[in-house]
Amino acid sequence: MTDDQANGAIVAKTLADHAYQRIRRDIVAGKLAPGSKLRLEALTKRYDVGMSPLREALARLVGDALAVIEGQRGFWVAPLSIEEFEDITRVRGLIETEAMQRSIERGGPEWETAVRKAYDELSRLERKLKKKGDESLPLWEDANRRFHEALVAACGSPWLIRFRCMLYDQSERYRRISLTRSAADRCVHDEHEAIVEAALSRQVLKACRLTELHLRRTADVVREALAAEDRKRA
Amino acid sequence: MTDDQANGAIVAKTLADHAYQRIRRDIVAGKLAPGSKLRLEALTKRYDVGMSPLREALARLVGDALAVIEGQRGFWVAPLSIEEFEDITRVRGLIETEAMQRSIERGGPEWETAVRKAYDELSRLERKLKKKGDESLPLWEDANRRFHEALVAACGSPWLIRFRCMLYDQSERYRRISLTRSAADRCVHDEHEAIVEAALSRQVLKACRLTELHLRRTADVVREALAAEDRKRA
DNA sequence: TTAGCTTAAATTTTCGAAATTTTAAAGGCG
DNA sequence: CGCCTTTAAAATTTCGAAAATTTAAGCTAA
Repeated sequence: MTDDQANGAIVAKTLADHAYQRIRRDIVAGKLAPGSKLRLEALTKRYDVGMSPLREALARLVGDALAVIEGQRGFWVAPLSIEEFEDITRVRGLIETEAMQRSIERGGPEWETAVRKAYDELSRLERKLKKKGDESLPLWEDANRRFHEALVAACGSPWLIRFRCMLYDQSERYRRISLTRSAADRCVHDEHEAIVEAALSRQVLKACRLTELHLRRTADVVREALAAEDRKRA
Repeated sequence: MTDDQANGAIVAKTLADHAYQRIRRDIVAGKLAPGSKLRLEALTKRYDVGMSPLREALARLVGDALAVIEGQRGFWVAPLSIEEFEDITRVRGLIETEAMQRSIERGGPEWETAVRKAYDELSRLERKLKKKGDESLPLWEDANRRFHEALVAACGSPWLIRFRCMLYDQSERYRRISLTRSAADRCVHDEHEAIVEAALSRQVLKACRLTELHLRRTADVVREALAAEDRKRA
């Protein structure tokens, strides 16, 4: 479970693995539209694999709740909805804070080092993002993920980590379709800094509160963007 | 999500679906030994399906954390360990109590009715189990699952329900290998009764405490059985 | 003996096409 | 005109075997 997803090898040894990782990335990034049909023949061409490994990859994604399957009718990209986003956010608060608490209580010096390192890397990319612009957004996304992973890495619970990762992926889908970059524009850096400080000084309650606040703030932005989209469509 | 597992159709429309459900049941029930290799050719015969639907079914199980895959080396039944069991139990406590709380706060009359019905059915099967013996154990397992599902069904959070279901399945694996029937022998009925009473009288805290106690008691029995097994092996 | 190498067997993985089912279109009728 | 049935096209699902990889066995040499 050292990978950034709940299961699956770090390096793809089979075509099915490879397809799984690529399709997964594309769903999370929103390149495959939420709710859209996954036509098998089209995908075999797009990802350059045969039917068998493709279906295997999609079946794994069903288990990850990133795709849905209906017998004899095929696969779809898992749809998004405001209601589900609210649910994800609430449950994520529960999981993240529990993991954060345990991580703070159990984390040793290696944990501290890793958190600082992830934070520094994230800060570096935020400065870069300000200068260069959106082209380095994927790198920021990656660093942001690693930063939040590092914070809870010492919680000692593979199942908390697994659930947290699933919810993070789901949240990222909403973030990515509702805002291309405003996430980084926000005072997100300050929020991260505050969390790091609280965590490293072992202030459990403060770190958890700040984490919840961080989630709520992000949720607010997404919610607003989703609502705006709805208004535009009507 | 009306099914008893997180994803997948209620009725199997394809061979892959069918194989998925059957293999899943066998893993949860311990008929496929934890950690054992899943040889594809053997499985195609045992479940009477071809390679393609079989691999698809196994891929789904990987997503459910009931099987693991290693590139070019195949599939295994997910292994069990005492450490993981402790982890599952702790996280399950977190999820179950959160779901229980919300369910009590939001549950309407239909919820109450469903809980009572599930409880009555479970009680009926417990009496039957005392008389007839182990042959009706699978039925009891089923009723027990439905009972605990009914309790949290009104929580209003698909994701909580999904996670809860995953952890319940995982726990069941441990229960089933470590005790064939002592679970029902225990004063488990009284514990269930107490939970139902607390839940239906909307005593959130009490219901949660009792749920945690219930989990802890079950965990104690499993832990002891696992330890005994270890001693015997050494 | 044991470690390393070679070869054979077993197993997993993948392909390409046939079989099945769903979806869309066309035709007929009240 | 709308609705039901029939027919054709499209898409999914499954099979059977070839290709690739791992595992086990046999053999040689230090």
